[in-house]
Amino acid sequence: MRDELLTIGRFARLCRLSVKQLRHYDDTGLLAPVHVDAGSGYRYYAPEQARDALTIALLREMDLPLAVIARALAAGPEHRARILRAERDRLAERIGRDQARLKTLERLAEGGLPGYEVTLGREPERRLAVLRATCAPAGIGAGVGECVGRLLPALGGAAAAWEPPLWGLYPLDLDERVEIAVGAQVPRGEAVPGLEIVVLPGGLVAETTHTGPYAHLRLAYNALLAAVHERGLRPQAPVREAYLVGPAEAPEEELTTRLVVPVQEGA
Amino acid sequence: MRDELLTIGRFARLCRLSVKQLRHYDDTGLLAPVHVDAGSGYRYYAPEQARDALTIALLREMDLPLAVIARALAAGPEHRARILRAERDRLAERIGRDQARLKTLERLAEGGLPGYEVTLGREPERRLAVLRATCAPAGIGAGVGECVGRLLPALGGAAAAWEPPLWGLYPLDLDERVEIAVGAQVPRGEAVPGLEIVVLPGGLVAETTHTGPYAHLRLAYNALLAAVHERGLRPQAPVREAYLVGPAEAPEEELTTRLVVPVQEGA
DNA sequence: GCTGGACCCTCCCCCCGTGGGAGGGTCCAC
DNA sequence: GTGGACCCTCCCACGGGGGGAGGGTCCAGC
Repeated sequence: MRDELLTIGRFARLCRLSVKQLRHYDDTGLLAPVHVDAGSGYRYYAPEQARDALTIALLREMDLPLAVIARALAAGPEHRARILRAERDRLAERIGRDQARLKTLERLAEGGLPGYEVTLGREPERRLAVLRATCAPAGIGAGVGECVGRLLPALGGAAAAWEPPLWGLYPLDLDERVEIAVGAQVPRGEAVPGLEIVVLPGGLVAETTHTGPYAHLRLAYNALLAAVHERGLRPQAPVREAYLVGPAEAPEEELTTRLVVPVQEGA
Repeated sequence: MRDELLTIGRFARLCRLSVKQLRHYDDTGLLAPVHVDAGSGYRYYAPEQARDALTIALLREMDLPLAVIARALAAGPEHRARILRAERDRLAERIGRDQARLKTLERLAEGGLPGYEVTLGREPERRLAVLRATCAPAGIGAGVGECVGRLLPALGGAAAAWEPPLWGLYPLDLDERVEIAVGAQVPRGEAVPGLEIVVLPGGLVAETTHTGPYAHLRLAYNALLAAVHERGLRPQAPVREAYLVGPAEAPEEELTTRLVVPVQEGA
């Protein structure tokens, strides 16, 4: 090892990093030069530091946060592999989210923001036998699917006279934890073991129909709630979804969902 | 339209935005409340503003920048669709980049950072007939492909006695514009119409072999350059790549590339 | 030995979109 | 009138740098 030290500019060019970056990595302790001149403050790097610097450059190109890179550099091979796997999973998740966004954006670009016909009408009172669940906003799809999976046996097993379609009930605000309910309409007086009975009041509602994947439901909600507010009305929780054509009956693009938002009467 | 105005908190809950966000959108002019109380500074929103607010929330979830959202809101339907298509393309591009990153990260997580055997050796002088090109760092793959497409006819048409493999020459620093060259070795004295002759000096080199997609070449360069620097040697441009097994002969995972970095002799 | 130019230093502000919090005023129902 | 929910402004933080001001340092060439 020769003691031929490199100035920050030369080292930056060798490692494909910018001078600013190297100074930043020094400040944060990620990669400190082997020598700093006490008088001038000049940073001097040893050629052996190129391995770490190149690794940093590589991992930054993978968009890993500097904090993670610091841990990966400091860790042994096994721990490092674990860190990289975790980052890989994080990236895979992001790709999944982006792909869902891309689809929504496709639809927005094609159909434009409007395209939903919102109507005001009256709904009768409905008596539903439901299952409840609590989930994170991102996990609503999974939560509903799981509820339906448990709901159908309960309805079928009791030979209850339930009436399609299935309904979903949702709050207006999507908070940390979302309380959802899934169920089906049952005749007055009927009870289903293991299911809770919820009575949805009848009255004035705004509604629209969405055709397409559930991931695009927010587009319909967007139009529906906007129309409600534009008419000076107040939406009332819970919002109701009727799954007219569900995943069991048709491909994703043909799913049909009726969105019903009760609105405050009079006023 | 009734003049029932909403406070910022209520409006935020209706539109699924945070109070902080709404204030920020007011500050930046994206969405100003219809009324601001002169005395208290309280913001009051009209129910009709929910449409815009919901649209903002929707587009933010698609990760569109606020500036773009502002343009989309202000634009007519056609222009808006154009903006959304542009954003869709941007997102698609990002997904592509992320997928490439994911692959690299997979490989890193499996194989770890090392795994390349770097050797020092001597290369003979080589006389190449080459084509030159300039491309952006991200477009190197395309640039090389295009060069090869033009190179092979030139070599074949001249019935020149060229010798596989094909070689690629690259600078050490990847700047804005990268000057590359692609060619094949030809015997002394031979000239090929339309191609430039480059003589690569013989001498001490460091080298390694990479098997896998070209997108992962940086991993090999990482190891190779790190090893060079660790030995206290100075790499010399241009870096040379020999395409031992190319895309025409094998699937991506079996591509074999020999990386050769000349190093300064003596000291 | 001097000088010019390339290089280096620190410090501050900027990007983006949002959250957190301090410190203080306002609204409304009881 | 009072308590508590609500609202205000202002400042700081994040991450990973870029841009630039203002000033010091190094070294090759003369």
